[in-house]
Amino acid sequence: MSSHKLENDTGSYSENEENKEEMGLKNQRKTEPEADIQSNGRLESRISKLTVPSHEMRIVEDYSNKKNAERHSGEIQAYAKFAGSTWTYYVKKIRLILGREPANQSAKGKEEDSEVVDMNFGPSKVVSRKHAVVEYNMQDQAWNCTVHGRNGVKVDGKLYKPGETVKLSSGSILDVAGLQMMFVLPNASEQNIPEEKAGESNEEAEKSEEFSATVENSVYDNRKPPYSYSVMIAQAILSSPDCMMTLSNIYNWISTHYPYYRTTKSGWQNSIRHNLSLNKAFRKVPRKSGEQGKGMKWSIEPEFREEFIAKTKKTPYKKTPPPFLCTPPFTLKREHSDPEHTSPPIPTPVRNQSPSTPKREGSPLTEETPSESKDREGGSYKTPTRAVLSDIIASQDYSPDPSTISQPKNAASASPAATAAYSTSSPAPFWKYVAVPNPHDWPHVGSYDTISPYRNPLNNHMVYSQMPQPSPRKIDEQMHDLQGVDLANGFEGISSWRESMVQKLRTANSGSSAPASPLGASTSPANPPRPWGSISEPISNHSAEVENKQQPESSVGTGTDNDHAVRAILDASVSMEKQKNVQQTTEFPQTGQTAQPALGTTAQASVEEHPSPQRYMQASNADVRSNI
DNA sequence: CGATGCATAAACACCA
DNA sequence: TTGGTGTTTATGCATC
Ligand SMILES: [Mg+2]
Repeated sequence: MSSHKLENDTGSYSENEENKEEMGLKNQRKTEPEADIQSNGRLESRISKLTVPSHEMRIVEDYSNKKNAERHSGEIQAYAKFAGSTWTYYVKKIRLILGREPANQSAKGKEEDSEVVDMNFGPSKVVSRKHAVVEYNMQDQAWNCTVHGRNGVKVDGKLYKPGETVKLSSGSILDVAGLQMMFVLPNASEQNIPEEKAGESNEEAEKSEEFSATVENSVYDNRKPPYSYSVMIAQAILSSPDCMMTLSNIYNWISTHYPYYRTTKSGWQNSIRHNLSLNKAFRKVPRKSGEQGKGMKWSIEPEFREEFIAKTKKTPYKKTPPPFLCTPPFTLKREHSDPEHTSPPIPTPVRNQSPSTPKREGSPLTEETPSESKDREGGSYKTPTRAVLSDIIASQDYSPDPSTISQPKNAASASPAATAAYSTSSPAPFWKYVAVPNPHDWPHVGSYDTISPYRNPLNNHMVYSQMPQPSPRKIDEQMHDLQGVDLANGFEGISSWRESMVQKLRTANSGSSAPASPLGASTSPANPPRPWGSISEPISNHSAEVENKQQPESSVGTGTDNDHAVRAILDASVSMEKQKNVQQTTEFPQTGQTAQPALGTTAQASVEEHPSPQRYMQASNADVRSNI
């Protein structure tokens, strides 16, 4: 049954246009981006090419143009702005601190000692807490940047070390830990902005390794990335110093690094969640006590780490697969996590993970497909053929690599070739100067316009920045808000308690036996059926179950076929038991109730045998989908 | 052809 | 009531 809601929000069902116009502009690359792209493109064009390091950078996410557009409409009053490829920070104070916000800036803290960070370039430690100070000098009537951070700051290609001060002019390009941004004053106009300096810019960034800063793969490439969701999720998580990331930040990371997801409907986020839940490689861990924010943090099971990294490396991308920041897997793992207990959450008796690796047959995330692949449509990567405007813009790093690219399919979803519609991809907001009376020596205040009819924000709909104009102050507040303090402070309730219990169990369990088989998955078929009947004892019961689910299998099985047989049931932990009380807590069922398989779903026989079918990354029982 | 992988769409459950 | 999070099911397509 189940009366699917079917249509409803599908309002925009229109897409079907397909216009399969084969348009033959196959090889266009290098062409100067059409002028039509943006009326005042030049500046924007430059801004859109500023680099973004692959590691997480709060400011990029917190002040993404998208969020800015949602935050305020119309114009924004500010002294200046720092424009990055996909983000913009408006300067509303005459002195601000660029740095890394302390990890635990929870509510308790307190402002005594250190000053508040205005522009948060963390969490990577490459950036000092107080990396630099940008302030307006009344005397000189100019903005200056004084460096404090050990790694310095680059301004227009020149590296400034701690203690040095450099004057900022409109158009100056700063580089903090690989993140480039252009300082722009309100009265600036394109004419005032110096043309791109020769040497500097991209190549510059490339060679500067003082920062791990690798130039990210085109920020202006709107093609569908050649990575599967799981791989992108892993990249995001691994880009974080502590190897953990919230759902929300995963979204941000992905859309920041793969522009395709900035102009696509929200379905992908659903997919991300879906993937996090089903893929065994991802596991949620509670936030550190005191840490505010929503949801759990997601981490990667150590056994899968290498796989993901490998996956990322062998990609069609010509250059720069993102470096993984979160380092030594285990070390890091240890430190974070676990709120009240000192027990490391991630048990994993360490598998030596010899580089020998993987094998595991066609298992884990296979992604590259050698096949000749016909050219995909919808412009996912590859398709040197049918390029679209966005491709032109992106063109630059195409991988000439032979066919190899391919990339799964897109299936039905008729990915609307995005054509023109997408080309706009929303670069930095376009702004205009609006003089404002200004007394004394204070810097001038100008108005910036956020993007007008902003593309499509997160979810489907389009956003027209109109709405009543918030008062300047108001805006300011909002910005600060964003910065970190979320009034709805933390709470952590039972969830975390449960979580920790679970962790403990896991630890214990794995410690005792847990085969190290990397994806292997042991599992004993003998797993107790445990229908959704009543589940008597919650935990204890489970622990037992869990415990007995394993079965050596030691290293690599290679046994392909065997492999299949083996993977399966396992994981008892999951209980299908709909999520009564489980939900945000964890996979352990707990108490009563049982749930009945939802809806019609024609019986899928075996179901009752094991918890949930359809699991990714190894494990997962035989395919249950008996196509009707 | 069947088992797998991966992408999508959806229905739901929870919770602040 | 609602939006952000998480879990699960169900399907379709492609590949091995
Ligand atoms: Mg998972």
